[in-house]
Amino acid sequence: MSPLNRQQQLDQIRDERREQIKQAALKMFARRGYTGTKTSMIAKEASISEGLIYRYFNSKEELFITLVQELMEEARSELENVGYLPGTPFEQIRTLTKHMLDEDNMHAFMLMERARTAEDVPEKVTQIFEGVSTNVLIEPIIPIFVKGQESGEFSPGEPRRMLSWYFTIINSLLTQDEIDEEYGLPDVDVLIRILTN
Amino acid sequence: MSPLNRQQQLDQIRDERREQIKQAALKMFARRGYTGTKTSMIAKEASISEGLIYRYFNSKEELFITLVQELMEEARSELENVGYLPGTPFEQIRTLTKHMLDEDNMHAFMLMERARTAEDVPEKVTQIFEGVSTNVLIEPIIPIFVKGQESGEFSPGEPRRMLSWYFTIINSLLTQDEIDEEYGLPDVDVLIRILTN
Amino acid sequence: MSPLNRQQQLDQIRDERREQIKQAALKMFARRGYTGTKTSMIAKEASISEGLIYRYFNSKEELFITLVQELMEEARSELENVGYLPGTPFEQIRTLTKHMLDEDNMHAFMLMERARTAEDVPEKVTQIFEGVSTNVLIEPIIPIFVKGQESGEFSPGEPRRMLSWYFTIINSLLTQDEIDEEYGLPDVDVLIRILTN
Amino acid sequence: MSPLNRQQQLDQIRDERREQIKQAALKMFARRGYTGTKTSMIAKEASISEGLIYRYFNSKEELFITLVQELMEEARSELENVGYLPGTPFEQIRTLTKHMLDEDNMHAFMLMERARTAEDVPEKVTQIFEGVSTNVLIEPIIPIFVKGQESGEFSPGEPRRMLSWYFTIINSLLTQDEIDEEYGLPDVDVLIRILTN
DNA sequence: TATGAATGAGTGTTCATTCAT
DNA sequence: GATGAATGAACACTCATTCAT
Repeated sequence: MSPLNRQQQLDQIRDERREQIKQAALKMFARRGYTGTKTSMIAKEASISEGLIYRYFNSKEELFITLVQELMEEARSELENVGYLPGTPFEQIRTLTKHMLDEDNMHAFMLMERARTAEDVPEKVTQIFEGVSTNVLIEPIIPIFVKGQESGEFSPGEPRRMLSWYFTIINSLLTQDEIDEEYGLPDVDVLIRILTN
Repeated sequence: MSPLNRQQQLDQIRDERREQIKQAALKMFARRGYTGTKTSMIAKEASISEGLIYRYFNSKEELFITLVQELMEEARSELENVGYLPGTPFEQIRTLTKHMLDEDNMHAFMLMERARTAEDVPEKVTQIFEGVSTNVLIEPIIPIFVKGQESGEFSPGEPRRMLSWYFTIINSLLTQDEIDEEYGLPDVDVLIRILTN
Repeated sequence: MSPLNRQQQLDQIRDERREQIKQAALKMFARRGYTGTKTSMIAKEASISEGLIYRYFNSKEELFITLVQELMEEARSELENVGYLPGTPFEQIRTLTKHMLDEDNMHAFMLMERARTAEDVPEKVTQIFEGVSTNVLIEPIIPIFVKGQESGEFSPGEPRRMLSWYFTIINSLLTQDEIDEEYGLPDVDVLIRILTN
Repeated sequence: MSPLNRQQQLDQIRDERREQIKQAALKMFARRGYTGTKTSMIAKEASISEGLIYRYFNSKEELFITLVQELMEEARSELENVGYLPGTPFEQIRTLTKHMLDEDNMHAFMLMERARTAEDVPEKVTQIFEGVSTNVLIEPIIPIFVKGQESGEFSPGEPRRMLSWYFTIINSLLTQDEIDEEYGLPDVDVLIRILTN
């Protein structure tokens, strides 16, 4: 194996480890919040030693901030792509909603939700959310919603306000975890009534 | 002052102090969660010394559990009284919703919501919520909802499921704090659309 | 009642209270040691409020030191009077031994013993015992013992050493409390064998 | 180094560290009692950080209880082996006595003595001593003593009572530390007079 | 004088972070 | 790069002492 390949291999290990830690941290932070998550839990969840985290992240705080930033970026990108989804405006927003409530994405949205509403997070995280409020994220959805209002799919009402409220609800549902064992989370079709009258 | 009055006076001080600590703790736990709240913060919020907390509660854990239990009891009692509110079923549930989202009751519902969904709380709190699920609390509202369906105020659908989802949404909104400064929490009339189609 | 009597009455109350506190403290310190005794325990034992102790003693430390000093003085005085007890030297030392092991004096000797051997006591108490070693206290007993050796009641051996050892044993027995419920503390006649061969 | 060796090495470090903490704790508890010993003192004595104690013991209380239990077990075992010591019954008991008063074993016996007589120890320690009273420990010594009585080495008297008193005295001497600098602890031959008349 | 609520320095314990291997 | 033992600052809690009544 050439030295170059050797280096590539090491880089790959590093990338995988880093991802592994972030996944474990995501799960724990989502469930237990920032203060409630011990670095030892993250290590255990990632099946690595406690010390190793610090070869990939400078601190628990940095790990948390990194997660939040990357998740925000992902979320922003997804919202920007809603317009390219197939179907009518109603179907596009319905798909987005489904996606947000999907079990696979849950932890990500849960973490962001907790990071946004709890006050025991690093100052910098608070700043991130102050800078990028829901309103900014909503921006690319507004024209879609307006088109839906024009076609009669959505009820009338100030678009930005209606969407802000709608996503506030969707977001807040994400912290629910799996509590109500009988009925689970509300059905997408029930939720979207908020926009359809 | 007679000995009796002296004792009464002391009892009153104790009651007031206890209430003062509970209010401060409620506020902090609601905002920052169980682990994220330091006892020193509670003391500062209550404007007392750190040690004094322990003349009224045996531990941070006991204080938290006490709060959750008492708030649960209050919530249960309020839900049981909805049937005696004035107006039609629709108006009764609208009033209840308004009440839950009211700023004065917010902290209480926020705390319960966080206590229910976060996993960094004392074991006993988890047990309380396992014992008294949302479904039990919903019980007294079901007949009201059914009456509303019969009169056409509410849309058809399995009552218990519809209400479970509805209150899941209301509850989850409570952790929002006052984040979206532009529009605040969704309007009651938008929320109740979930039940009215 | 004249002002003078009034004052005398108050003085008497003060004296009684002080004595009451010292008795309670003696009991607790003897049983639980200096660090192991909380001022609240002393107050409870004396059936007074926690604050009152501080109107009679400046601190827990001062209370402890006062006790030790007074008990030392008493002990010294008793040892000096052994020569005036009735009977032969053997009988005099036997009476002294009995007295030291007597239930009524136990707490006093226990406290002194613990104060002397434990290292968690105030510096000043250590100094008191360094200044007044057992050897000094033993002084007035030596001529009595020598007389007993001459009359054949006691076995030969360096008097000061024999007595030092003897009282070391008696003292150390005092910390025993009432542990061995079956046989209690050793009989005086068994103990005195140490001196009689 | 093979993985197996690596693990063995770690195990050895853990064992050594644990022993080191127990030795330091033994020394401090023996001298200053349970309440009088601060965990910081144990750490300092063991030349480790305060936090490290808690990787080896769950609490100060557990550390104390562990010590007492292990020392009790050792003591029991030693007493059971007295019959196998060389020499006559007198010589066997003389050897045991010497052993108990030996400087190296002193701390162990001192700690047990204080643990048994002071009332500021954890409930569980009190229970241990209630369960295993001195009388039980004495059991294996009784036949030895009886043999000595028969051969005339020991004076007559109810064996169990004589031994109970004898060991009460030996035990109580152990709390003496090294106070009487001039003569030290009583000579074994003086002590054993208690049994020989 | 007497009470007990209140304080805060100090103690036991936890946990993010470092470091020897 | 990986481990887990070790550290120490921070936190929960205790208790001697003070103070308003």
